Amino acid sequence: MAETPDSATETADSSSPGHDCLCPLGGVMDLLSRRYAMQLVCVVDAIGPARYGDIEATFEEVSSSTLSTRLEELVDAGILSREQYDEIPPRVEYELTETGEELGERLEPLLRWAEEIDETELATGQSKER
Amino acid sequence: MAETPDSATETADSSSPGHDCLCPLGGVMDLLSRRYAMQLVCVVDAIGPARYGDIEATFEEVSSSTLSTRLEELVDAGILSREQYDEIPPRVEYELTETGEELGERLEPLLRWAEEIDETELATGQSKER
DNA sequence: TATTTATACTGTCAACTCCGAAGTATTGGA
DNA sequence: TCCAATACTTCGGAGTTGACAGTATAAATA
Repeated sequence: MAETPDSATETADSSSPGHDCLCPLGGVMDLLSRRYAMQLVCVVDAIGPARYGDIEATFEEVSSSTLSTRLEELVDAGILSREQYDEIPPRVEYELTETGEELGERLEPLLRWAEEIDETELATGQSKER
Repeated sequence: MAETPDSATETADSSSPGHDCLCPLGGVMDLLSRRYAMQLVCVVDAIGPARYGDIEATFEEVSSSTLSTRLEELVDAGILSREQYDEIPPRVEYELTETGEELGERLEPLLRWAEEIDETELATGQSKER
């Protein structure tokens, strides 16, 4: 990181979009940039095969509609799997796919760090709410 | 990961409200959950002390108003520093703070992985645009 | 002198996306 | 008949984003 910035006349990058810049603007990151998405992956990772109600209970702050949307997106993206049992009352279980577990591994350090930061920030009194 | 959740019995360190769940819903993650935020941290990490124009050029997709907002948020959060030189034409340089670099370290694996995933997804033809 | 250029934004407004409260469907039990 | 339980939808308002235009400054240019 922190490459020499004087590369105004830098070596022929604009010719090809074969950017070595690791900043994907496309699919997965856009998905994960939505509210609660990363945390959602994280809880499913934590509590394993989880029913809708379990997840909802864990995320008191999130409305069911938003939760529903996020779950669907994550399933569509191949990060979560959804297993439906035809019972009454209905039962549905969400679980990480293999891809989802890969993601979880990358997410965990980030979330842990964030938790830490939030605590120290709260301690020093700096608050910035959304 | 998928730790056994019974790690609650560990060292009883935090007197804080219970949750050993590593899914912070507060400040930093909320900030990073906004569109382009993570990628923004990433480019500043990549190109070092960066001027507004440089960043804007890198993110063609982002409007200047949004970029401006994100930068401000990240500066307020202590992730980026902003150095203003009183020259004409004006010059402003953004750089990662120490905290920002910590974040960058956690972000890099995620973004790399995302890039990879997007490529294979594109290859298999599954698309989900925002 | 007047105009252009360069930079880093800010303002405005319309479009888009997100969010939460309340409602839906199903069937067994009181 | 009414209620409970589960996993969602629906709807209208709130919040976010983007396109475009404008601001400030002084040196360079016509």
